[in-house]
This record gives sequence, C-alpha cells and structure tokens, in this order.
Amino acid sequence: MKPLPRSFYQRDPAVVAKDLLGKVLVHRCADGLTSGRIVETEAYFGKGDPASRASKRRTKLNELMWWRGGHAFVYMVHNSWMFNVTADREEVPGAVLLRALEPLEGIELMKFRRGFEDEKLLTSGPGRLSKAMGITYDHHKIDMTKPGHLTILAAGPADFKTSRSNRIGVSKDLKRKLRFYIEGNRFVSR
DNA sequence: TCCAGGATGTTCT
DNA sequence: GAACATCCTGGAC
Repeated sequence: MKPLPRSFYQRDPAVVAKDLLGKVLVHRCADGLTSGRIVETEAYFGKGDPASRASKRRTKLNELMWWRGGHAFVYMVHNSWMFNVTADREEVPGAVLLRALEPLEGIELMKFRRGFEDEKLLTSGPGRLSKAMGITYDHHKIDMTKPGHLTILAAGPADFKTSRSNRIGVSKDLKRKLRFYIEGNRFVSR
C-alpha cells in the first residue's frame, strides 16, 4: 500500500472527507507502530463556514487551512488534540477532521496511551484517536503524501455503505451535511 | 504577561 | 443527556 498522492487531497474537502473513509492511517514512532481504518470524518471549508477555523482571518494558528492538500493540521481543543488533513489547492482553505478509527495494528500500544482496555473507546472520537495514535502538535505541518512517520495509505475496494449527517459539536453549523461515516461500524463515535 | 476560545472527554444520573 | 474538568496557543495589551 502506498501513501495517498497529492491529487487525492487537492479536491473539494467534502469529496476528500467521503473518500478518506476506509483508508488506513499509519503512525510509526519510537514507541512502535499504530494504524487504524478511518470510519468517520468531517469536512471544513473557509469563508462562509462559521464552524471553520478559516472563517476568520488568516493567522499563524489556522494558516494550514490555506496550504495545499495533504498536510497534517493539528489543533488543541479542550485538552484534546484534533487531527485534520488539509484539503483543496493552495490558497483555497479546506480541511478534513478525522473523528474515528477502527484500530488495526498496535492495539496494545493504544491501550497503554489511552489508559483504557475497552477497544471501542480507544479511537471513537477526534481527541481519543489522536491520543491512541500518539499524534500531538509535533506532527503539525507534516506533509502526509511523502513516505514517513505519519501517512494515510490507500486501501482495498470500498465494501461498505457510506452515510452522512450534520457535523458534531460545532456551535454554528451549515445546512449541508458534512459528516461522513461508515454505516453500521461499531467504532463510529455516535 | 494575561486571557479568551474552543471541531472534547469523562463521569454521573 | 447534562454537568464540569481541563489546558495549550496566539493575539491583545
């Protein structure tokens, strides 16, 4: 399996969010290797999207939203790291939030990092999956299209049904349904 | 140096 | 399903 190419990410965030379902997030570090199948995502846009970091003016904090697709965008909220991948072309703000994974490899390491034994609770939430995968602000700005410590790999054919809903936890959402998840998967956060 | 913000998690009922 | 604990970052001053 190879890392997803730049062209995959340089599309509309909603399309990228939908197509990321079923792909495999891999993180290699000194502690070991962890990986998981992506089962839940959300798309964020720029201007006109009140829930997006990029709806306000460009700052050091949110500038990744304007970068070309394929970079890791990490943000701290309520004591939890949010892991996003930038989408769309350079100067067009967009990102996809990873909300839930199905653990594949390094499950023992995930349990250790989370302090939990229950597999369902390891990665079913944006803050939870970051902690289980060992993702922190250190990974901010990483180019995920290059082979390295943190990448997303293409996977086999999509043998699942995709469903969508409104985004979760945002104070002001758009009318569009921008949350995508694999229907019936037990690791989806809600 | 201070302070508000914020796309959550956990626990309790 | 609701309450509340928790904390890093950057912008404001």
